[in-house]
Amino acid sequence: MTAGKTLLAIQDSPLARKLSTFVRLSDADLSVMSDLYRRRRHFSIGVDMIHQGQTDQSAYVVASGWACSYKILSGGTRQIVDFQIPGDFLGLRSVLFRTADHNVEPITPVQASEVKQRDLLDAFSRTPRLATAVLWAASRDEAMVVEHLVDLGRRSASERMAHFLLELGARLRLVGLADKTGFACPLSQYLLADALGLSAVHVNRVLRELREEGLLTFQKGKVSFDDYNGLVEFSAFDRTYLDHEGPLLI
Amino acid sequence: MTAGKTLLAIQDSPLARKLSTFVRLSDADLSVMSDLYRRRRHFSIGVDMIHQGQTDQSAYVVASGWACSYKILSGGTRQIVDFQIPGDFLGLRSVLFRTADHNVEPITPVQASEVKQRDLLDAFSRTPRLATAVLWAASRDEAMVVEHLVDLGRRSASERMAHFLLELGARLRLVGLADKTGFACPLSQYLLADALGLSAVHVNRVLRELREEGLLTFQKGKVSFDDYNGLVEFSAFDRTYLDHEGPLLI
DNA sequence: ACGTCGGGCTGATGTGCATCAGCATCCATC
DNA sequence: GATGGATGCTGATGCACATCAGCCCGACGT
Repeated sequence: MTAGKTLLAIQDSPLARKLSTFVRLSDADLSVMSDLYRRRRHFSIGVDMIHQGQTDQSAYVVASGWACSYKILSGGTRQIVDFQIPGDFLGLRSVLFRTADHNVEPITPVQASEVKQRDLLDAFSRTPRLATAVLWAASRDEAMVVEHLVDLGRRSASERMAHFLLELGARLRLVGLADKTGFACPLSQYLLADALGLSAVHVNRVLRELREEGLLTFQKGKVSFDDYNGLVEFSAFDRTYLDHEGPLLI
Repeated sequence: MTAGKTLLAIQDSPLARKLSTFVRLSDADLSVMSDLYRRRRHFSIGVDMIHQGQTDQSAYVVASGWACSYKILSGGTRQIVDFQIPGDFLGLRSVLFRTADHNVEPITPVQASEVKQRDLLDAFSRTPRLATAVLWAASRDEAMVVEHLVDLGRRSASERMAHFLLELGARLRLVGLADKTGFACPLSQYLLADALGLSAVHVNRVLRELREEGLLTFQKGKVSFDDYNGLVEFSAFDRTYLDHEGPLLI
């Protein structure tokens, strides 16, 4: 493969696609990014990618597949904090702390690039622009966690569900895995329950309600937005924290 | 004031105290930090420091007083995402995004240093060590938001309350505003309700329960941990994400 | 062909919390 | 001393969830 072709391939990666909505990336930035993609790893369903309490973890950039980060509670229940889709970082926090404070587990088979602390800091010093872009991506992740927190704190079960699936759809669109009509979704109702702080039984009922209201259909691994505008209004979804109307040219 | 005295003063600031638990700061780092402290501002109760939807906001470092960041929902309710105490950053996300995605409001009168986007990026390029420290602080904030999310998703009202007050106590200890027996706390039961996703009525009952169990007392603006170990066990509080047993020497 | 296991789905029952209503106390202000 | 607003506190009632129990279906293994 020639250098030119490599750049093209990188440019097409989910991460580059996502960062490009924020910063216009130069060829130099892209070539530094391609270094981060060297160590490709594969993870199977059920094998933790990151394990709570372990030290010296790496971070990863997801190339394909879905994962979820979660915390286990004493009662045996768990709370899923976020789902990671292609283009997302994962475990960024566990490289800054001595020990990982959460688990990450693949939901589907996952291809991801391992990023060691040293790689990351080196890349930052070589192109500060990339550093800013990554900081932006981390802030965006935090904004999503905050929105998720609001879901759990102050929204009803059906508002939560609608808001959550809309957000997921918007994230997937940024990396070309969804359109306004819906997206393919490998999440079971149990996973949704652990993410939304509900019981699996109630998730089922809420999905039925939303379907009967003609708002959205989630069946056979496919989410369909039957009434997108209705959903946005119902859940008071405001996507300004996800996209920023074209790249900022720092 | 001489340069030496200035450094001493900075070294004693809540922010420096907090960052020092992570990175050993050199005199150079401290002097760059002192530049960030130039623009001191005062905020009164009830006047927003940061307002959702507004553009070109600054970030702040709290010197004294308490603030809270929150989101307003369509129903008129609100969800408090986090409280800011001395030494905390505030609005870091709103300098990276075009528009602020949340509000920040003082709870007590607040003294804070304004940090413009340019100041921050300049400081980072001058001492990468400080940049890492700030990135660490931001990650720690995110870890707290995650823990808060778990509170709302999977813990009962009284576990939430206990966990939340323990965390607040641990944070305040890092900046010398609390000890193991308790701390002065300006939060009303309404504020606690908005933070914990409960009604003010229920907050009152939960506090009574905890008091009657002999676990903690919150009265007249003072939180007392009557049985610290009991509380830790009851709420499964794990503080590893807050302190890291001595500074890392990157 | 047979179990079995994960996932979706449903009804009956229980409960943790919200909501509503009202009272008491402490301030600040006139 | 009167007045009104913020805050703490309490009882009664209702509802949005959880929990328990069970059935159905398709994908798998032996």
